Amino acid sequence: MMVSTKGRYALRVMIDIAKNGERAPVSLRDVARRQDISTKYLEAIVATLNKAGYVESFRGKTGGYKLSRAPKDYNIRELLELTEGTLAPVACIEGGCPRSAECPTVALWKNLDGVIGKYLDSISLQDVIDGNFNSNI
Amino acid sequence: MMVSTKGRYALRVMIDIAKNGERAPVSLRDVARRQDISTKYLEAIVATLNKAGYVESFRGKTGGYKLSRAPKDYNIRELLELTEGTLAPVACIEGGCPRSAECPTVALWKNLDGVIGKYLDSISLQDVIDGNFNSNI
DNA sequence: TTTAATTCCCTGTGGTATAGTAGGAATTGA
DNA sequence: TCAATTCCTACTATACCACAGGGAATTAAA
Repeated sequence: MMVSTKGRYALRVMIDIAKNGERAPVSLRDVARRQDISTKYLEAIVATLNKAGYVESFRGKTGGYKLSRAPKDYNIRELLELTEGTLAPVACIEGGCPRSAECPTVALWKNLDGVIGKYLDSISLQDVIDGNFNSNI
Repeated sequence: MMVSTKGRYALRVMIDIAKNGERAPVSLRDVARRQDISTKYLEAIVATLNKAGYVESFRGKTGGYKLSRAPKDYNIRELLELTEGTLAPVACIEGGCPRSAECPTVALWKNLDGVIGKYLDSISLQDVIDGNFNSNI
């Protein structure tokens, strides 16, 4: 599997905050309840989003998180790459395989990686919320 | 990672057999030596290819494997799906997630799955050997 | 000033998949 | 007969995933 719960939950959290955090910050407790995800696990995921500046945190009572940009200004590729580490479909195009010079499959994997990256790059958080996808499939 | 060694090695084995198995069947010992992959691990991978009829096996001395079709008649998607089980980028579009009706991300994952499938479907084993990819990226 | 709700931080943990290994039985050309 | 092969059933070590636990620090509200 290419995208684990980390990336999928991160996306759902971002959507949840986008929808519910217009005024007051959104607490993880509420996100967890709405999204049916463990609060503790969410903490770890949002910590990553916070460190990268994707969300803004507010501590103390009535604290929580807000988006730091408008939903249209996040693209899905960068969001997933942040939480997943990489979106490369195979290990051999990032580890630097010693056979890559002679291996005829490397070009295939790199092209596939390009296809995936280009698609996800073209979609914003707002698009996911609206259900508007580039259907140039 | 979406494609593990199982799928990557399967592809390399098919290419190796295509290149070296025009006349006599190709033994795993030779494939292993050329591709620098453990013979034992190859056995398990080729067993899958054999059961699916992708290769034809010849037992006994001077035995080995041959392709059962022409390289242009294999497409990469079916080959990878056979060895990997699935190419779905996320678990939630195949397990039948109970939230899928209300979850705005499901459509995204399904579209991504479509993009990946369509790309790999368009490439044959012969294309990989020749390095000819649909560069409509 | 106390209380309660929150973020923040470090650590542990069970399960599952990956990437193989090991050992041998059956087959077959030389 | 022999040697090289496919074929079959296990076994294993490692890593990653998906959390859970325990608390400290912060801050609005009572």
